[in-house]
Amino acid sequence: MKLEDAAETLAQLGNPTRLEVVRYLVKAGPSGVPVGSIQRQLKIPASTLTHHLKHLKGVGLLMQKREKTNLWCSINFDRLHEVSDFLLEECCSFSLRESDNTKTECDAA
Amino acid sequence: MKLEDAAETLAQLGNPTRLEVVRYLVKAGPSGVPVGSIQRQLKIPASTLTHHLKHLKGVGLLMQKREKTNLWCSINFDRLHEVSDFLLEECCSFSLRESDNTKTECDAA
DNA sequence: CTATTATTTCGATTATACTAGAAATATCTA
DNA sequence: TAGATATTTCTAGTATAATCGAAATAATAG
Repeated sequence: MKLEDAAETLAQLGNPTRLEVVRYLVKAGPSGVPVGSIQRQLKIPASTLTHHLKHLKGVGLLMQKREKTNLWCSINFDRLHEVSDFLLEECCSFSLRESDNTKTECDAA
Repeated sequence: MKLEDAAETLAQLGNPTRLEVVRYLVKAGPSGVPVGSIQRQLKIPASTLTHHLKHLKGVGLLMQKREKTNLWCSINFDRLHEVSDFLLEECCSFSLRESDNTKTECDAA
């Protein structure tokens, strides 16, 4: 996962309203829930919710599927794992080295 | 971890410049690196870097320790794990239920 | 087709974030 | 103390994000 994509995804997760939606969808599981359910349960104005869903969809965290009048929303668990993994990637490989090192900075890595 | 804290932390991670710093610090490992090294290596203006470091410190992702003229920065790995865990929490417990359920929404969970 | 419910677009307001230069401060060395 | 290096504060311009009501559109049922 590219840094820019990870940052963008994290930024979207970084909004309290959106994170609440994400948590709700995670709890809902793979089958998902309709937009209207999210709206009523979390008491988010419809337009605000649509706005946020668009963002989540934009970074691939949200999947949608229409069934009759309802639009079912579910979390893309793979995507969620990807971004979570990015954060801890290379946690255990400390191989940092500077080219412009001066005496005091060299023992960083 | 409270949702608001997680959101705030994710928001801080959601900036490309900050995420780059975080990645750099993760690679640097527990011993960390001085502010100036980050600045030169990632080519971030000093004032901008200070600004971002303050944010990272504000959400507990960054630890700092002075040694002579250098201020050494290191990642708080525990905090990073906490936020990463938050994202996947309850991934496997699908127990969602609505009080205002109508006929079509009930089979969500 | 009409009514009903579900969801989205539009538009405007308000708030917050990003950026970085210049000046100030802090910490050390000689 | 003077000089050098490291880091921060101040400040301000610019950009992007959050919010939500009202109106518009979509999808279905009767």
